[in-house]
Amino acid sequence: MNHATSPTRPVRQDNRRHLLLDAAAGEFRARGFHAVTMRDIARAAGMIAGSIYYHFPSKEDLFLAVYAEGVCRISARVAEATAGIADPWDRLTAACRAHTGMLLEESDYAQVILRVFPEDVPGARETLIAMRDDYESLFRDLVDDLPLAPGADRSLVRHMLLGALNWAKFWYRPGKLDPDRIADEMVATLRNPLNTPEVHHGG
Amino acid sequence: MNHATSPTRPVRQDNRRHLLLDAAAGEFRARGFHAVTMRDIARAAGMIAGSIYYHFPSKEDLFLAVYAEGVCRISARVAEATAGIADPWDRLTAACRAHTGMLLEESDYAQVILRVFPEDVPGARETLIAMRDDYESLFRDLVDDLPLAPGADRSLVRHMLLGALNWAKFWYRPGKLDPDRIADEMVATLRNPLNTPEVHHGG
DNA sequence: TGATAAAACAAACAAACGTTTGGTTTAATT
DNA sequence: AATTAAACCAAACGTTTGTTTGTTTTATCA
Repeated sequence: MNHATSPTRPVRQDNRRHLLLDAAAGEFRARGFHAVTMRDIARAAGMIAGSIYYHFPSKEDLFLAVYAEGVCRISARVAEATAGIADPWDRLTAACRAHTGMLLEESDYAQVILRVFPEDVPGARETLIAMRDDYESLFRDLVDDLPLAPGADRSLVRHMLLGALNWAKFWYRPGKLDPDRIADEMVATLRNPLNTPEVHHGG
Repeated sequence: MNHATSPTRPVRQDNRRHLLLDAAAGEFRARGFHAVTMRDIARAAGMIAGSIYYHFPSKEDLFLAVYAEGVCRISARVAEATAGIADPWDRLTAACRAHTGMLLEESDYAQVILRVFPEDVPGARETLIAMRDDYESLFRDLVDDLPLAPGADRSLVRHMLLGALNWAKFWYRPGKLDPDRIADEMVATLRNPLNTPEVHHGG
């Protein structure tokens, strides 16, 4: 259990909770929720299975903590990437760069979001969905700010963009097209028509 | 084990192999590979866990059969949908309609392809990937036939389109935007620019 | 330094897992 | 009707699962 800091005695400095969370993120990212055992996680953290239960009351709670951290980190990264950028298309592009960077390379925590479906964790399904929706609302705002043709389905544009980016998980290979360029090209493809020569926009 | 038809005695007519496969497809589609037990599948098929092993030597082999059937069915459906259509954009649209229709509504078998990652089934990983790639090659041909601007990255266009369509699994709701319209809108969005009024193409 | 609680270990628990074994039913062939 | 093998059941196998229990270590503070 994650003991709350009592008034008399604080948490210890050599606490391995972070190490444990990192190990869990790595395992869940690599093999999903059900294929990973508590013993796998413990081994990756250099501990023993039972010790995990001092920090988390169950496997589902441990996973929930990893997922929450993933959503938190990618949200912060996207918010930071768009800060100070005024042009709507440039803002969206920056957000997509941060998004793909985290999901394809930078963060085990964020990649868990793509690897594990909320349905895989019945006891936390609604919470996980709410977190993911919360994150995606960042992109709702970004797409809403775009100067599109009247009547354009912005909801569909958002789903299309996020789907295209997220799916890169299945074909992205390090050393080839990097996350930044993937984001750039996807946004550009949405912005420009495919069947006429490309129009360059000011950057 | 799936006994080969011996020269002296054929398979029986009341064979429940198909029923078993259907049940497995339903279970795997709903809850993935690891969360589904042989007892779950057996119950859904009205039999007992051990009986499955008369038809399939292992859980992985059973899954492989389901996955293969899924790829086979969706491939056939896409091929049938594009047959007789000459215009490249119309051909692609028809293929995407068939694709989304199968993956969002029509076939448990096909939906297993989106629900289970090849990595979830270590013993069949390469085979599953090869099957999926084989299917996607249909779309490689379709995109290659499009009249695009010179220098367009057709590989990226294909990945973008399939990603956008496949991701609809996570936001599609029956009764709202139907699979056909999802396919239509996605292809149209790729074809037309978002930041100018839509241009209608002959159809 | 000795007391205290945080943190981790060691070992087991019941339940569930994929699979195996041996026997029974049943449809088809002769 | 007798025979044969396909098809399935019933029951258990050994292992692994998430979790619990009791004990030991260790950092911190009086």
